[in-house]
Amino acid sequence: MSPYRTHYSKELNQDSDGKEVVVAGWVEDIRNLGSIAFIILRDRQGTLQITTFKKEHPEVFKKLVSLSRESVISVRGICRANEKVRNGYEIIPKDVEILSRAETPLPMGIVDKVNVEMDTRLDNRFLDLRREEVRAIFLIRDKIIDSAREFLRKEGFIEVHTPKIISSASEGGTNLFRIKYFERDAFLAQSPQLYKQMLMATGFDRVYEIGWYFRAEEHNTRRHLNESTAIDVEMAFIENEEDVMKILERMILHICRKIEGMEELSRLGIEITAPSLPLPRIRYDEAIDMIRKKGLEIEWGSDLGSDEERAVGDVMKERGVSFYFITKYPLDAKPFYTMPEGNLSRSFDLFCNGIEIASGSQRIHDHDLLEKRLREDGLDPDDFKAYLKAFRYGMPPHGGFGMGIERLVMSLLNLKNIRECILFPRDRNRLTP
RNA sequence: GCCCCGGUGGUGUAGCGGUUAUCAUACGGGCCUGUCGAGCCCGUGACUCGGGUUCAAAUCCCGACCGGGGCGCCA
Repeated sequence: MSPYRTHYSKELNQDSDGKEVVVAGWVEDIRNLGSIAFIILRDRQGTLQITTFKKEHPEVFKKLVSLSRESVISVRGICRANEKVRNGYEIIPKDVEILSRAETPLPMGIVDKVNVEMDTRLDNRFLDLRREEVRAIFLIRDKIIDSAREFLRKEGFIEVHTPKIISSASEGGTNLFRIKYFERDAFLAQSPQLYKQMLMATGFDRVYEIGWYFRAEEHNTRRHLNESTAIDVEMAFIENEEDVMKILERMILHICRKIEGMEELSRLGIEITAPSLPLPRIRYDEAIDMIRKKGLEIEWGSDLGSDEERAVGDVMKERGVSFYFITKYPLDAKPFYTMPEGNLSRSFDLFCNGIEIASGSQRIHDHDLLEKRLREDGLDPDDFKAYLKAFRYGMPPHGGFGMGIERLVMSLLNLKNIRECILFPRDRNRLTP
């Protein structure tokens, strides 16, 4: 037990009534009425009230009312039940220790009644995170990751970590960050794709990685980051992509069940209902029909743009569905390692409320076909030698998916900006903090 | 990469050729024994930078810098 605290704010109850307790935290507000003052103290659980009387403890009173907001203090005093206080208990202080005095004025208000812009919030993220509703996002995020891990372990997946410093363009498609690797150039990985596939040639059979994606795209939108996190899954000896989708949808269900009762959700005004399985599977062809019925023009074969994805999302929303798959994309719309099926592919994207949150497929496991597809995609097999080698000495049929963690958090919690979902976002302009 | 938009006290805003530059909140001081968005009184505090137009620029024009957003791409 910390010498600075015997109780958190929510731990005060009948047992503490009349007893001496020690509480600690940040001074959220001071309401000085002259002879009596109320100090609102915040800790990780919430807030509590310290009530001090000038007549009874003039020294303690003076010390408390002269504090600046957001200073850190530890207070020893008697806990007293009092109906007049919002959470039923107040502390009558005997001693106050000032652990850290906050400068004034604050760069942004924690509980002020003025709006603060995202940019100012991110510049002062440590202050922003003192707000309960902001912390709630990360408590839910923590639970999401914890549940995903719990599910995958139970399903026999092992957690792996693959390199983030790589030698060359791994999949094409996106721009990579170039870095110096001693005397050579290297890149930051856009995804663990090639490595998790190589692991399918080892006998691990089922792996997952919770890691980073780095993408050097100069996009500047509410749903893109240049550094994002993802849950990547790869599994061997599958019959087709349906086996992968089953794991993914069951993982989503498990996550929803684990978070649906969290009190942090109500703090955000969100309700989550676990979806029923199986999730709807909409073939690309059907999606095209839906989009055309909505009055948008789209050519068969092209990937779905934002408007098109939104159109499908709207139709599903009308049907009361938040999670759904779009499957069997045209081969040309998917990366080279995707298993062909005629001019289509054994691929799928998972959407939540109209936002793409995951993408996966059965992969090609035949070396020669893979090399052919690389070439057709305009890539040079020589750049992929180490990867291709894993396909020459026994590679089982396999598939997997990558799910963006920020995307999932954003769509589940109905947040308007993906930067809300990551502690210290990296975007086109932001490199600090 | 393409295209829109914006920069006014610590924070969030109003003003859009001539104002003592609006309001809120924060901050500093004062009054107040039950506050909980405490209240009341007083005070400090701002036009991103550089050119230009004009009798006069926060306001109009050009450029720079810094942001926000959309598209493409994707998680």
